[in-house]
Amino acid sequence: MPHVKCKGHCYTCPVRHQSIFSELPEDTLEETIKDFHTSVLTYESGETLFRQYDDSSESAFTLRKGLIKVTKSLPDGRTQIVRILVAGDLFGFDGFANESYNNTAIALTDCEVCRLPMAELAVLRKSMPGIDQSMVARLIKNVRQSEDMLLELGAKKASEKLASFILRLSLSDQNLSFSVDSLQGKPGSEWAKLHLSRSEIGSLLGLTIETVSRFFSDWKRKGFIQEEKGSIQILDAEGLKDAACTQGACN
Amino acid sequence: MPHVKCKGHCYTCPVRHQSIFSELPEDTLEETIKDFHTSVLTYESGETLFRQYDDSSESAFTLRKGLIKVTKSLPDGRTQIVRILVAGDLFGFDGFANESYNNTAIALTDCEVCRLPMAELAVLRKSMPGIDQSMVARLIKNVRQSEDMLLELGAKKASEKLASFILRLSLSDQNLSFSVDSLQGKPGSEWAKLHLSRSEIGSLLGLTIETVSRFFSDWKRKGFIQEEKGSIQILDAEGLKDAACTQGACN
DNA sequence: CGATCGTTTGATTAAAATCAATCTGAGTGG
DNA sequence: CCACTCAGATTGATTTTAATCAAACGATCG
Repeated sequence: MPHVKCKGHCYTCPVRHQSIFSELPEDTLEETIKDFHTSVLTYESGETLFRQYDDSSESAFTLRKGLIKVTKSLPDGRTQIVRILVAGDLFGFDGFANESYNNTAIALTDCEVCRLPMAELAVLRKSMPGIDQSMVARLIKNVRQSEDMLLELGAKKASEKLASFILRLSLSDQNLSFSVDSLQGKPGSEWAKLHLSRSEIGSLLGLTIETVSRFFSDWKRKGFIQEEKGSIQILDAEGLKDAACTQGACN
Repeated sequence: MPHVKCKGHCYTCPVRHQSIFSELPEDTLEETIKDFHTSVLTYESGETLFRQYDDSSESAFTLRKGLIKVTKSLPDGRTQIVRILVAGDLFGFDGFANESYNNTAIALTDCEVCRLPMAELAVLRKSMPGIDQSMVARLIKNVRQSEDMLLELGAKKASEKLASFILRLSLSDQNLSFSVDSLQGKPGSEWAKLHLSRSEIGSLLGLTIETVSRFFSDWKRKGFIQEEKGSIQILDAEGLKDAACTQGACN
């Protein structure tokens, strides 16, 4: 059950400058939304914010704190994680094109989100041109990320998927990290310690828990990686690449 | 080699009303772009419009006629088709966020595109608010489609991927079709007869030609589908689903 | 007619899923 | 504090799935 914390205020918003509203003059924005039905909601780790199909998409959300996984599932339960949301991300805006959510959002950590009715977001988009512009920028990044992921899922072998994944996380300035250096210090990141289970890693890469576990165990034995309290460190990136990837497949 | 046909004019554009410029008042648009460096280019089937990485993304394109596949590849040549473009689609706009193209665009049929320098599209976006709005709408649709595809690639078995694929095409009003009913009659669709080779279907679904061929042969023998001059018809959708899909996986 | 390209089909191998035990560690309650 | 439980994770054995290797087929083209 989400807990309503309060009505949201832009000037106190921790992720204001990472959101799609970042470019807008603060006073104008605050003035415009003063009669809007925004609210700040909190969810506990594991809670579902909305589900594909069965909810009608009447609200969009901005993530203030925490991490959220966005998934899609087949009727028999097989699930694919399609994206992981970090502070500042806008999500649940399917309502623009379709009445129901196209995916499911589940809190990976305790979360705080700002909810905004779709209709009111639509008004904002009309009245403040900058919003569409930042949405375009974000959506393009989104599309690019999805395309990259399609290549991961469609063209790579299990070991390559896994190696790319942990390498990407360990580098990543703009991406997620197990140890989340990239998020450290940024507003809204206090609760953002990413910890994915084997099952979630599998669900992200289209693999089973066993396959994930086997490769990780193997790489630990070989000294390429190490893991402590759920956080993976890469000890020998070159060795890992040599062992897991055909030339260039993991860069 | 692309052939420059002429400078583009919006009022003669066959896909004007399917493009991101559809909502704009015609005269204003034409007036605004009159000094722009638009040009209409033609490409033959098989030609590459741009390649991931090695081109700097200085132009965006609108597809006027024909079909284009957008792909991503690994260094060793393994290739994933990430999207198929139809008349009216805007593409190659990676320049907004990044200097180089994130993917490769290859003509599936003879094509006609309208090329617009990124810098000028940026001007348009600033001066005509509606453009960002239609871009948002399209990009959302794009994201949704990519998410769907991630589920296909990450969670489904070969037979399910293939069955979903041909079922989707055969229904599809808004999607692509082998026989392309959905496009028939729409402006710009004259050259839009989709014919994908086994290898391209494989590259779209993350399978090999042999696997594609085997399932299709099997389904022909069983009378679920038939194929004539490259166009697949579904004879028994229920039978196909029963044979190829776990409950609900192919709807 | 031979050459070529895409497809089909078969045989074999490799990869990953599945099935089945165990193991581990973090709570829980006696 | 010590069993006990439970959810993940690991490991092994086995099966299934799809890739790979290999050959042949069929249409099209110069």
